[in-house]
Amino acid sequence: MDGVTLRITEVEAYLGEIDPGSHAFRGPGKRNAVMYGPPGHVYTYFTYGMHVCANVVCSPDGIATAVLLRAGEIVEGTDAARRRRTTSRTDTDLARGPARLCVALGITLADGGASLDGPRFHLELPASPTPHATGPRTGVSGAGGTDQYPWRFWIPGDPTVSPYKPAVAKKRS
DNA sequence: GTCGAGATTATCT
DNA sequence: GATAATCTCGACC
Repeated sequence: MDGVTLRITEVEAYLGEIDPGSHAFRGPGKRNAVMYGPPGHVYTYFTYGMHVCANVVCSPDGIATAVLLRAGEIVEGTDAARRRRTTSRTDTDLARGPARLCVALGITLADGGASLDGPRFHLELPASPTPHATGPRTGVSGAGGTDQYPWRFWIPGDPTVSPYKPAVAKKRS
């Protein structure tokens, strides 16, 4: 991915079939097939007609759980990231938000199913546990999705963590 | 600085 | 045909 290195600062958990906010809640489909696959792979999906989001599959084959990468900080390769994210003025804006994160890293639907241990992606875990906070999920419009489960994890005080409101009133024209 | 509404398409019912 | 795990832009304070 053009040598871009990202430090993940915010994630969100999705527990597949028991999670009303998950794409896998209603069962396997073409879109979420990767989530049912082996762990350590990238699950990408297209949403709102214009945005791509990335998850990391973390359950064994046959179980659909994943972690949505919500925000991160570009620590290397800001050049390439900024080129892709022309609307961002600051470095902290480059990966502040799920869709932005994907654009900054150059992740597209074509990357769905890719391994995190392959040539395209490489996941590195910190040597020691990272201090983090937990809270309700944001932006999920599924039934009771926002305040039912504290499945959002982020690094307190980090400038790249999503500042968005807990729930947006969904409307359509 | 905060607040509100529109954009746009893959996937599912 | 309806929905969606969001972002950006414009208006206002």
